[in-house]
Amino acid sequence: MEPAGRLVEPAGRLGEPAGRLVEPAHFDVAQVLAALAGRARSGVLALVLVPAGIGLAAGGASYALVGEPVALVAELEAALDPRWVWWDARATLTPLVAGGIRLRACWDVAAVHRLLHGGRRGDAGSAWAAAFGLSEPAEPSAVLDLLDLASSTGAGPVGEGGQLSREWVGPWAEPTVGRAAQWALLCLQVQQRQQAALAGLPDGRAAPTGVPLAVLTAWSESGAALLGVELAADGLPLDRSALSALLVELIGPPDEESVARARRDAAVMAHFPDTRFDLRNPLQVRELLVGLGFDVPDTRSWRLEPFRATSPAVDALLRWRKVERVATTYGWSWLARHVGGDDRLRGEWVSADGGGGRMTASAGLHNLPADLRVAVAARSGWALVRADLGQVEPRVLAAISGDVGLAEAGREDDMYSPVALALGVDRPTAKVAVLAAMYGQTSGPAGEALKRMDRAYPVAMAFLRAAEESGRGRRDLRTWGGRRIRLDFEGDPGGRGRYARNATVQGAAAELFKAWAATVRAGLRPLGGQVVLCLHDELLLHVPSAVAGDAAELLLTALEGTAAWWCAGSGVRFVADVSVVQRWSEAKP
DNA sequence: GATTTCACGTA
DNA sequence: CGTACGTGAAATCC
Repeated sequence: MEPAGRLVEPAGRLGEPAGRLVEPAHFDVAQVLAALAGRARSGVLALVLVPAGIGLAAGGASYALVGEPVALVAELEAALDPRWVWWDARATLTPLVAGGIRLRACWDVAAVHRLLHGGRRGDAGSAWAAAFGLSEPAEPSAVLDLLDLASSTGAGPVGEGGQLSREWVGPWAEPTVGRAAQWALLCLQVQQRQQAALAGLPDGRAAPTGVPLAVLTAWSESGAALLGVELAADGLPLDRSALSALLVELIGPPDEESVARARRDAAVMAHFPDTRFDLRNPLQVRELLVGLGFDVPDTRSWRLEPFRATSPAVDALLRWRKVERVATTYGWSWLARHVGGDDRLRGEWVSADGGGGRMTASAGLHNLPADLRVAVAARSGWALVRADLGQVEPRVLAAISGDVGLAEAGREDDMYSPVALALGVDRPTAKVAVLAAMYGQTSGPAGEALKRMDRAYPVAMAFLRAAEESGRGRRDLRTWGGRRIRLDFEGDPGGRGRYARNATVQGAAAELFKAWAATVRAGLRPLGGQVVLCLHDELLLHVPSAVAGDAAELLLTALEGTAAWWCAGSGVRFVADVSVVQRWSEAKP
């Protein structure tokens, strides 16, 4: 074997997109560890996986390691404990998580790219272009097309105009470890530019920790991307027999579904003798209701709700709708598709979606009907530990707007009580007024209370109005943590204004939540537990029963620790309700 | 066959 | 005329 001790420096200096990169020599783990000793320990280390090994980059040098990727990464994690830098968590981390690896920290270039620039795209070409101030390239295609060939120079990864070569990075590219090493170096260049851009953003906190808030946000957004891959792999533990029993009761056994469906339909049709219509056709249902004297514009349940007390037919229809929802969306086929043989419900996770940057999940993980929560259960010898943030959005508003009065209310366990006092209204009215302000409601019963909000909390209200004006005027916003909210889309100004008003608060709340979740994930490792569900303001943990108390404690200390850097000096307190249960349904709603 | 509308579940 | 999301059935548009 050739002595492979020479570190290969890129021909182009870091930060220059058009540099020609030299194919690196191959290294072994010991050589890499020796080279990185002191430099990459708890520092950043870029990683690209290929079937034959891994590519690494740190400090301007790249390394190509041949071997089993899972074993190589595990060894490096143990020795260096780095912050892994990768293009995209799902692509890079999924095989590692499947191999049983749990990494401590990462920098997800795709997640940070969306944080900095907004939009949905997170592909390497888009992140690269944004990092170097180039125009956004066309979307990558699944098959090699003329555009890909045109962008290729045949030589290296950086093509004409400084853009990443589509041919070079595409799925058809030859996945050698040499290429992986070069691609890792490009990834590292993007990471460095992203970090510099984040550090340049305004930081609204009164007492910074030394690391800019936007960089901390990048860490926790990356942590959420990492957690999303683990959530997809681990799944939500279910009690299959409890779920089956519930489904049999509601929609009948799997081999008699059509019988049960006909029976349900007949129960409603009996209220409409001598009438032929399709229960599942809203237009026909509306016609029928109009015929009965209910002049409704549509047949949504909240609109029909007022009539169910006086009309048995409406009542039957609404009850039918509820069961029909379970039958169509959460029935036997849903169970077969999304629940594994290990009784885990699995879906795909997106760590920051939409304008608000909330986490989203498929497979019904985020809209499981409350009736089915009894089937979400810890396995024997384990417990579920549930925590939800109390009044998180008004507290976030108090913190990010800098409204001293509202922040003072945010010191209380129940912040609506002092708000009610300040407004001179009862608590339910105060709650409606605060929510109406954040969501952009302008009319209705909250109208008078909103005027009082203006007098009592002028800074918070001005903050919300400024966000609304930005939305109306199509001026992009940034959340507290630095997430860009794009407001350049079409639509009526009023709608865009409400969207912007809400996105600043909801987006900041999502950032706080993810920072909390990432901290809890880290603290959970020595306890041997897992985060199994993230639900906007709620965390569900699955832990060995013996450490359930420790996990409950962790949820609270992690929240305190997170709030301390997230809104230092604001005086706002964040509170969580924590309970240890066997079934999700046992936790109070 | 792909896209839109209606409806409803969660926060 | 409060916001966000995912999902499915039917209607609608090619």
